[in-house]
Amino acid sequence: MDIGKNIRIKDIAKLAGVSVGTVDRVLHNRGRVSDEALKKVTAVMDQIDYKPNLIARTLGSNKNYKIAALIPDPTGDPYWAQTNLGIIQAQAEWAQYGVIVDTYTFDIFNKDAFRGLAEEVLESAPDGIVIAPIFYHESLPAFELFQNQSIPYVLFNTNIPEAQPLGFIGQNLNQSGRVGAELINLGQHESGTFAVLHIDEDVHDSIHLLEKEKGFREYFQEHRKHKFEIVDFILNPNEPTFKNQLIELLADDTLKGIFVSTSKGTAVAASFLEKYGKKDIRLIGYDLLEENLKYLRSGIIDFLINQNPKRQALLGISHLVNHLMFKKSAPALELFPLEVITQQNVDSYLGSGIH
Amino acid sequence: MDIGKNIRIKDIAKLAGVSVGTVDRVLHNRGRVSDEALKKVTAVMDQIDYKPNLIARTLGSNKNYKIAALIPDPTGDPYWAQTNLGIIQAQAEWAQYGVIVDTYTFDIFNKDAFRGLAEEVLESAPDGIVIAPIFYHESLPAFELFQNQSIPYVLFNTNIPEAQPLGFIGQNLNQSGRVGAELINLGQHESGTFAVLHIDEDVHDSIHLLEKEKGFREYFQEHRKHKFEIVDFILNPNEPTFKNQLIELLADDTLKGIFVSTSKGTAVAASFLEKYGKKDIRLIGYDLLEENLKYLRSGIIDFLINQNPKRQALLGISHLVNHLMFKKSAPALELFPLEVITQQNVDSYLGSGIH
DNA sequence: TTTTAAAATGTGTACGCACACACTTAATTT
DNA sequence: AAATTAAGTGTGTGCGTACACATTTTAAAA
Repeated sequence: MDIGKNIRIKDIAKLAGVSVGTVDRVLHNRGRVSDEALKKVTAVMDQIDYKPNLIARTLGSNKNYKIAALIPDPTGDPYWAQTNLGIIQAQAEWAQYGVIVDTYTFDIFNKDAFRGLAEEVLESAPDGIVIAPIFYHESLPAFELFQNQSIPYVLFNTNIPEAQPLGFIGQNLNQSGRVGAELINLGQHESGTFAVLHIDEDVHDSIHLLEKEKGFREYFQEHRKHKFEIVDFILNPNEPTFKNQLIELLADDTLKGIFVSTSKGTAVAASFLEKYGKKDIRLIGYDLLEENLKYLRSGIIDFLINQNPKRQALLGISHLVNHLMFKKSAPALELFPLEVITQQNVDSYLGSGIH
Repeated sequence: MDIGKNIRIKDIAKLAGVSVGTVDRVLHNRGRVSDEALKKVTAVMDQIDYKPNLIARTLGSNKNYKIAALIPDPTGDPYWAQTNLGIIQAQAEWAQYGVIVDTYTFDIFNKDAFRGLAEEVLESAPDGIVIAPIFYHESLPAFELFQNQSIPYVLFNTNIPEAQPLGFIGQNLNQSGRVGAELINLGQHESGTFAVLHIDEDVHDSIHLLEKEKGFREYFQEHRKHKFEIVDFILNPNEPTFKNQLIELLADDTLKGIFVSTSKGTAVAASFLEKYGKKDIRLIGYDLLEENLKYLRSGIIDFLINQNPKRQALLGISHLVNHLMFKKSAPALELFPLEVITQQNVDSYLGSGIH
C-alpha cells in the first residue's frame, strides 16, 4: 500500500500529460474533450484509485444549504417533541457547515392546513426536505410538488410506498408487532387473554398501527403453544366511553397481557393498570417518553419498544446533508433496530449520546 | 436569525479593526498580542457567534493521519473478528480523509508478546492509538509510553481506571449483569436455581466477568420475590473436566436458567442444552456471533445482550479522527446501550447498517 | 540620539477542488 | 487567403483556515 500523499487531480493530470482542467472535464464529463485526451485520462484512472478529497470539494462549493423539516406540532405532544429534539440536534450539528434547518409544524387534526403548508415550504425554496408524512392521501400531492421542483426529500416515521424519496427512515412495523408478541408471551405458561390496544386521539395512522397488530397475531399463529385469545380495541381517549371500555377489559380475570401500539397510549394504559392494582398484567408499549419511563421504573410497564423518534429525525437530516453537501448516497431504506427497553437497561439508553 | 454568509475570521478582523493574523493569534492564543488588540478582538467575539469552518480548517492542515489499532488476534475468534470488522469499516470510511489504520494483533495467551507490541507500535510513530487492553497489568506501562510520547489513545472493550485515555468506549458491566438477571427472572414463578457461567479459555479478564456476576446477584438481592439459589462456575472449555462439570449442572432439576458471561461461552452452553434436550432452561448470553445466532433462532438461547464489538471499534477510531483531524472532543466515557436481542428483533439489528 | 532587540502586527501562500475564463489550435465560412 | 466559428485545452482564482515570514512599531540598550 502506498502510504504517501493521496492522489490529487493535479497528479492525474501530470500522469496523463494533460492539464487539471482537462481532467476535471473528464471526471465530471462537462465541456468537450478530445478522444485522445479522454483515453489518456481514463487510462490513468484505471491504473490508480482516485478518491476526491471531499473536504476540498465542499469548501469550494461552500453553499449555505436550507433544509425544511415538516413534522406534526410538538407542543404538548411528547412523541413529536422527541422528533423535534432530533431536528434541533441536527441543526446544531450541521450549523457550522452552513446548514440551516427550518421547521414547519402542522396540526395532526387538520389535514387541510397540511396541504397549504407544503406550498408554503416550497415558497421558501429549500434545498431539501425531511418529512413525517402521517397523512397518507394529503402527502401524495406534496411529493409531486417536490418532485416537480426536483427538491430531494427524505421520509421518516411513516413510509409511503408510492413516494420516491431519497430514502425512508423508520422501522418494520410488522416485525415490531412480533417483538411485542414475543415479549408478552415470554414465560406465560397458562392460557389466557392478550389485548391489543390502539389508543390514539386520531385515526389517521391506524393503518400503520394495524400493521403492528398483524405482526402480533402472526407471531401467535406461528407459536401456538398455549391457547391464547387475542382481543383488540381501537380507542380514543377523548371519547366518553373510553374509560369504561378499559375498565371492562381489566375486569377480565384471564387477561395476561396488554400490547399498546402507540407511545402515548402506553402511559394511558399504564395509569389504568396502576389505578386498579393490576400490576401483574404484562404491559408492553412504545417509546421512552417521560410518562412511560415513570411507569417502566415502577414496574407497571414491563417492556418498551423504542422507535427512536429523535434519531429518526436526526438521521433524516444527516442523509439529506450528505446528499446535498458531500454527494454521498445513503441507503434508500434505513430500518432501525427494534430496541427492547427494560427497567434494567433503560438508563444505558438514556445515557448514550447516540440514542 | 441572519441567514447570510457565515462569519469568517476575515469578518472578525474587519470588525475589530485588526488583521486576520492578529485574530488568528487571539483565537489560538499563540504569539503575542497587545492588550489593546486583544480587547478589540474579544469584544467582537463576545458580540458575534463565531463558528470556525471545520472544512476549511481540515483542508489546510491536510495531514495524513496514521492510527494504530491494537486488538487480540481475530483469526478463529468470532468475537474479535467482529471488532476487526469495525476497524475495517472505519478504515474504509476515513480513507478518503487521508486516515490510515494499521492493525496490530496479539495473542490472548501471550502476555509477554504484548509488551513488545506496544513498543513496535510506537516505532511506527502513529498519530493516535485505539486499544482493547485486555491485559490489565501489561497495559499500564504501554499507556505510560503513549503518554510520554503524547500520543492520544482511546480504550475500548475493557476499561482501565488508572489510564488517562482520550476516552473509553464500552458498557457498564455491572448493569449488564443486572439486565441478564432481569431477563432470566422474567415470568419465573417457582423457586429454583440459576447458574452463572464464566466460560473462557483464559482467565485474564475474569475480573470483568465477575463484575457482571456482581450485578446479576445484586439484582436478585433487590428483587427477592421468590427464593432463588445462584451458583457460579469459572470454566475452561479446554480442561478435561469441563464437560462433566456442565453435565452435572444440567442434571440439577431445579435449574431454571443459565447466564453466560462470555460471548464464546454462550454457544458452548447452548450446545450442551441442545444435546441434553434442556430447551426449557432459559439461556442468556452475549453477542451476535454466528454460532449464537443459530441457537437464538432455534430457541435454545432466549436472549443475547449485544456488546456490539464492531461498533465499539468503529467508534473508537472515529473518536480519534475527530480529535486529530477536526479537533472535536468526544465524551470521555461512551457507554453503549445494553441491547437486548431476541428471536424476533435480531434481524432488525443485523439489517441495520449502524449496528 | 542612534542602535539593537523584542514585541506586535500585517501579508502571503498552501491545502484540493470547482468553475470561470482566456487562450490555442483546427475546422468552416466568406 | 483572411475572417469567423468551434473545439479543445490550459491558467487562474476563490472557498476559510493555519501558519510561515516579512514588516512595522515599541521598548530597551548603547
